[in-house]
Amino acid sequence: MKIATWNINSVRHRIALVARFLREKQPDVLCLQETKVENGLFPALPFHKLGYVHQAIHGQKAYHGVAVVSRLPFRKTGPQDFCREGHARHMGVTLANGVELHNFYVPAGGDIPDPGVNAKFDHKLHFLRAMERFFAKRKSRRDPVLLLGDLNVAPLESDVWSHKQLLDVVSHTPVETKLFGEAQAAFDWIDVTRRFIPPEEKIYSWWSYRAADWEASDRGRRLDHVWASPDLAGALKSQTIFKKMRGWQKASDHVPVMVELDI
DNA sequence: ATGGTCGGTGTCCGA
Repeated sequence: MKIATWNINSVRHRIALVARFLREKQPDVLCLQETKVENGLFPALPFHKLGYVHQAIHGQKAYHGVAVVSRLPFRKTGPQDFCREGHARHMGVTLANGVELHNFYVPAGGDIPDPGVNAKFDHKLHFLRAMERFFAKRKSRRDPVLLLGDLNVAPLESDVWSHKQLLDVVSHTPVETKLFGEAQAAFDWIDVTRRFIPPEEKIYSWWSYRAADWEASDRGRRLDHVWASPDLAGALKSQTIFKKMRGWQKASDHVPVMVELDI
């Protein structure tokens, strides 16, 4: 089974790109973030035509929005949403094979890393704590669970182009990486990318639109993650971050991350 | 040191 996550930055604007990705890489399930579309206007048909007939969408007008499109049927959809502010930032589904997926779009958090003066940063910290609590509460249940999405935190030094220069930049500040680590520990989540790539090795999933040449400067961050519950450890076969797709015409600033499981 | 670019409820907001 192959499951991918991608912050697509408008699913309508990038529908041709996502179709190409699905045709070339053939994931069974794709979790999208930043769809930027309300449910009634979600482009269901192109996904349907490509075989992704099972769709769990949770969007809103213009901002945020998550969706799960799948070739495998759902046993259940929901729960939905963690967000204090009522944004569409989470969608849960359980696949027919029993694997539970949680698709997340964690708030970016604005520019100033001070919750006292920046409400968006305060919201981000609150959201990370809520994620921790949600899974800590059900730690005794040992079913196969995957948490995927744009978590908007680059936790390790090797997840950013310059650890020193980003210590006071939202996404890599100590308060965020600490909460991120606590959320990860609360459910004994496995960081699937780092299961396959050693922590010394730099790897990114996002490159800013503002760079004159994203590839030459390579000032990236690893903001997109796949976490697996401990009982899935033996089933993990591979992970891929599709860096090349950052160079496609009309690219998103994020590239997809895909994991392969033997289930 | 600064400002750089995207997409959408477009002449601002959020990223």
